[in-house]
Amino acid sequence: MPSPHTLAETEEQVAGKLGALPLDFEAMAVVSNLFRAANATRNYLERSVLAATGLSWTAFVVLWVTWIWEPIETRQIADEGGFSKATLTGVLGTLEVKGYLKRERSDKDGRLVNVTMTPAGRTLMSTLFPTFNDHERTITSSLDPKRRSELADMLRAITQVTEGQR
Amino acid sequence: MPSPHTLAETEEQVAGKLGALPLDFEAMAVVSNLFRAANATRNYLERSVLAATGLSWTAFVVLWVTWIWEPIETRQIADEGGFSKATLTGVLGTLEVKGYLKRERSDKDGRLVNVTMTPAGRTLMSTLFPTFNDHERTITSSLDPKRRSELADMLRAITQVTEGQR
DNA sequence: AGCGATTTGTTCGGATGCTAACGAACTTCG
DNA sequence: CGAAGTTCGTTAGCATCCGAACAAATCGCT
Repeated sequence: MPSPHTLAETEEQVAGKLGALPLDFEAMAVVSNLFRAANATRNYLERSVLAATGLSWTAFVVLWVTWIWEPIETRQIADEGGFSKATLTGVLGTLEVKGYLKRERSDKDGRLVNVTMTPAGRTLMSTLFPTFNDHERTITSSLDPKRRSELADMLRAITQVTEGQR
Repeated sequence: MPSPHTLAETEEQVAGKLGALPLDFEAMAVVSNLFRAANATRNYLERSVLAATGLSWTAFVVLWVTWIWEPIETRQIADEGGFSKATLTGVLGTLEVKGYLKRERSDKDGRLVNVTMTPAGRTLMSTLFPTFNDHERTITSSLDPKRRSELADMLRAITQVTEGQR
């Protein structure tokens, strides 16, 4: 996502458009860079890790959550992953056909569906996730450990504000 | 995007899955929280600001970039906004029909299309953007000014690493 | 000048993800 | 019990966005 204009140039232009209006440029920069970083990171991970596996981003998240917490109910997967249950239905179908996980109706509650990994799914994740994490490390490599932890904290704070007001 | 499990619980589970493998949990936390924060922020802004206008997120970005830099070539809009030119074609069509901007073939280069705002488009943005910025301020309100600026810097650093390696 | 290579915006087909509506299963409470 | 309400996963319909292929325009090289 290349950007021909620097932030300073953009601010100058905005100031020209809105005159003396009291805008918060710092907040603007945070939000703008948040999306830029998230998109760039997702594209990077999709190309460097996921492309070879044929997994979509969401499919990988589903696989990851299931791998960590199995056996797990589908509604929990949707919660952890942050997408709708309708989306999950489709992705679970795909992953089941590919043989990475399987669904089973719950004995205790006929509405629920429990999801578990297949051996093939576990094999895949046990090699795929370390690779993934290695690239995550690369992504944050320009920040020293202290700043890395601060960054995670601040992102959590933003999530809390925006998720709280729903 | 509620998450029933804390990061610490997740780390514990992952450690159980991968044993003594040297994983970088800090990097994992940064990436995970990056997506969570970006999604939550986008949802928040779509509901609190954009829903009333009937604009999609992408449409708003296109409008904003055009507003700031008009007259502007379409390829520049795609660059600044970070989406494909195929996506841009459709969004530009919608915004042109709604009367917020207009396209004109370039005199100098017959392949290029220049985009300018209509008066209606400028009127919209001159009230919409201050509202938008006000919510951006809310989003970052839990961070003091110094940390806000550090956050923007760190996000920029991440973008640079991930965009550079394409 | 002329012809192949490149660039640009558009079109097309496909993938993805969401909301709303639904049926099935469970819970609540009279 | 049993009827009303709730919760769950699925389905259907819709909007969004992208990559690949394409036509038109321009550029570059001889």
